[in-house]
Amino acid sequence: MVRRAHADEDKTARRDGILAAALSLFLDDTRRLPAVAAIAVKAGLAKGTVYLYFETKEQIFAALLSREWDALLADVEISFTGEGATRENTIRLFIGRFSDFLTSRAYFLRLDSLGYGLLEANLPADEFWRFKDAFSLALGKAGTAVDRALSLPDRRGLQLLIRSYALTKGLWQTLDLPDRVRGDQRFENHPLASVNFEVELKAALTEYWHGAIAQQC
Amino acid sequence: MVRRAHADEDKTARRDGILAAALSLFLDDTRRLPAVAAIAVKAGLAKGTVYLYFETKEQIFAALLSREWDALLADVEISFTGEGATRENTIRLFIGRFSDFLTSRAYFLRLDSLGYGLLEANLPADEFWRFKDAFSLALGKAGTAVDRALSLPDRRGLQLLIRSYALTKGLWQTLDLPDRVRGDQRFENHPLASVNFEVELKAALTEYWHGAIAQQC
Amino acid sequence: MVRRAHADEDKTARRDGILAAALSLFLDDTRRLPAVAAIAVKAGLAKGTVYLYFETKEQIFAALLSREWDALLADVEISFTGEGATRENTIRLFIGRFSDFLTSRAYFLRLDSLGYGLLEANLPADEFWRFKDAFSLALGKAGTAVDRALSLPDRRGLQLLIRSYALTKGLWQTLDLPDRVRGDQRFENHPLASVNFEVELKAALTEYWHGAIAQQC
Amino acid sequence: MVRRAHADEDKTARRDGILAAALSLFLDDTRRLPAVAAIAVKAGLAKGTVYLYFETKEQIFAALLSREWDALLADVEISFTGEGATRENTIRLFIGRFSDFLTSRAYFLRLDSLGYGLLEANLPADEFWRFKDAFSLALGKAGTAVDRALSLPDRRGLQLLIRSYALTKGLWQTLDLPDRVRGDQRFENHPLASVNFEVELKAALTEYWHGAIAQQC
DNA sequence: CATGAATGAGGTTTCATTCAT
DNA sequence: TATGAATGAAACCTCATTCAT
Repeated sequence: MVRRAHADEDKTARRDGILAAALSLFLDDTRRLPAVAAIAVKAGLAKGTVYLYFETKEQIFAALLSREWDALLADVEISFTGEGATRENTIRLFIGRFSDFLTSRAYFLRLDSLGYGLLEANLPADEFWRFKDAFSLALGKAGTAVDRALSLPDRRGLQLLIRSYALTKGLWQTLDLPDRVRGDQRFENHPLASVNFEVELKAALTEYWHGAIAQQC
Repeated sequence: MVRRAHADEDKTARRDGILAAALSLFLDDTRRLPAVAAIAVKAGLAKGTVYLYFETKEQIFAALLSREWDALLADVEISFTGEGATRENTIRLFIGRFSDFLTSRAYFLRLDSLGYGLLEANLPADEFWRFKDAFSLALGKAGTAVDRALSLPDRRGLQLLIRSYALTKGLWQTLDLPDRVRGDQRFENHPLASVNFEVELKAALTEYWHGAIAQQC
Repeated sequence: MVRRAHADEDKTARRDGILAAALSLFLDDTRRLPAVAAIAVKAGLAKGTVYLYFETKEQIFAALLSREWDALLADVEISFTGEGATRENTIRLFIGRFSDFLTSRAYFLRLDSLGYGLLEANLPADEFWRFKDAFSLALGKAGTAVDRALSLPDRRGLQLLIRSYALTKGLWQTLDLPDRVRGDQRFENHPLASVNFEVELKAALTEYWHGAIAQQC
Repeated sequence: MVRRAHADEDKTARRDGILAAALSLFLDDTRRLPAVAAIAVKAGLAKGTVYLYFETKEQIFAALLSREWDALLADVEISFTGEGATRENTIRLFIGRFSDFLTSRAYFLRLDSLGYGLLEANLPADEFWRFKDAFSLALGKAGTAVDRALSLPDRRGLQLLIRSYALTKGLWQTLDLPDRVRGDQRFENHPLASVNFEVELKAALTEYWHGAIAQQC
């Protein structure tokens, strides 16, 4: 029998435990959301208990995603809030932090990639919009920080961020091949065989921002 | 009972009928792959018959995707095979054709986006590699055409194409919101509300190639 | 935290509060018993508290039913305790009061109809027999009153009451169609469309007693 | 592996097998509908196979009920189609056949009693109305036969049948106590202890028809 | 070749009841 | 007494795939 979580902090801990269990199982197989039963077992709880903390399975992953988006965008904002750096250095800093963040939390991209056909599908409408709204807010804030740091016209920073993330996500999906594939001998001749995500991401983002900012001049 | 397909051309026709049915149903709801039963009915066949032509459901969609990839890359190759154009015009031509192709066959991006978590999943290994190999070949060929047209170092064209497609796919996934979302009043304030995919795609690609090619100099 | 009920009268009040909440929720949807959680909320208590007053959910509804049966049978007894009326008038009085009582407390019939598959099910044995015994007692008393009022042989009144109630309950179940059905256009042609419960009940009871008493002669 | 039912008659047989299994399990515990899994096992089939023959679980029981209603009402019609009998004899014949039918197929009353809160709940609307319509038709036909046989005004036969059935159903529910109760020692003093359904039903119906027809005069 | 009946694993959610606090 | 967190059984239905006909 599990210790009962009465205090708010205990509840938060329990919730976090469920999130951690869900994430861990998701990473074992990123092509589908794990079963609630499996999440419960992993979290050391009964199935019903999970439903005390989340209304649906999708809500668990939406919470995970939301948390990561907030962290990512906060991190982006930091990149663009430093004082006295040149435009070029600011961008270089951003690309570095952005790549590091995503490389160190690769599950985020996997989750987001799956989320495309997922949140929309089974998330209760209200929860969906709460999720969207939190995202919009953070995205808008980060965009504004970009505008200010680089003296860009209104909403241009937002555009740059959206395109950067699109590029990132697309690269990830192209390069995140399953181990079964990467390990296969037949993969050696494939054009993607020698490409590393982090290196590729930095290079591609650098190119993109180079073109995007140059055009401003 | 359907007329039996003995001759090879009859078999090909039947196979194509299944593909057409599958595609048509997929377009009705691009969030999930249609059921085999539905495909069979739409194709005017029995469920079992579908399995005479494809080993798994995923194979049907891999075949569709493969067909489209070939067409897309062939089209790309054409963009880069014209004679006597300036580098800038060639790139402009490419971006135009590329955007047009994808905008006119939007299902390709939807299918490919789903494919990410799909081909890896249930495709028999042999079929998977046949698919991958065909893709590599066409991609390599197109990349070479880019190298030649723009006088780029070996494999640089390949890189540019991969990154361009990553950007494209990422943008698509970001902007392809379900009608239920786009129609919702709460969407009006969202940063993505006013963004059009085709416009966005052209602008982003232009920026990217601008930066990528400028760096070459 | 609710004020604790130590005194007996406080406990009775709390118990009554639970009964009231249960009844109110049952009336919202008479096709199923409300959830204990809902009853608790409605009563302003925690789920666990409900179980301090009732052993099972069914017990709550058995208590409600028991209360109503007592009231009904007491009312029946009154109909048959008036002095100096003719046999015919006494019966007419009974039918009138009986119909009025049941029409004004329609939930009783609904509850009793559900009860059929309910009391048998999850009621603890002791509680079940307490319930049955109270019922037998009241029924026996009412039956005796009928015997006396109409000068009938022993236990004949009991029989008449049982049959009358059977007729009542059967009619109720036949005529208590859900709004969704009554509102449906397809219902217009149905033989039951134009039948009103109260009218039907009085007519049917009148016919039955007419036949039953006439045969006595 | 079960022999596959391709011919129509084989399919009907399979369907009947499912119905028989469902009924048999229902009789084991008449307070709830058996699980589909259990029905499948009993029928010697896989769960999925049951769903090839019925869309929902409720549909199985609706089919069962529908079949019985048709049989009952057809039987009623026969009672009232004989030639040259006196009114009294006709009624006596009806009551006898009606009681015999229901006594010999007691599960019908149990099923119908449960159906009250059942068909309405989970039966798909279309199926529900198909069921209702078949019932209305048969009921109307039987009612007309009564009118003709007894020279009653239009729709009076229908009324008599509805009331007779209401009485029957109510009696059944009052008297169909679970074995656990009938077997209990504490039941001996109960007013219902000595009542037999069949005897009671005949007596009550006789009284009712006596009163109902006498009033016509 | 074509059919379509049969399979059965797989996953979500509800809710009465218990019991630690 | 009161609470409400935790439990876990229970049940429906879908659908990719197989294989007897």
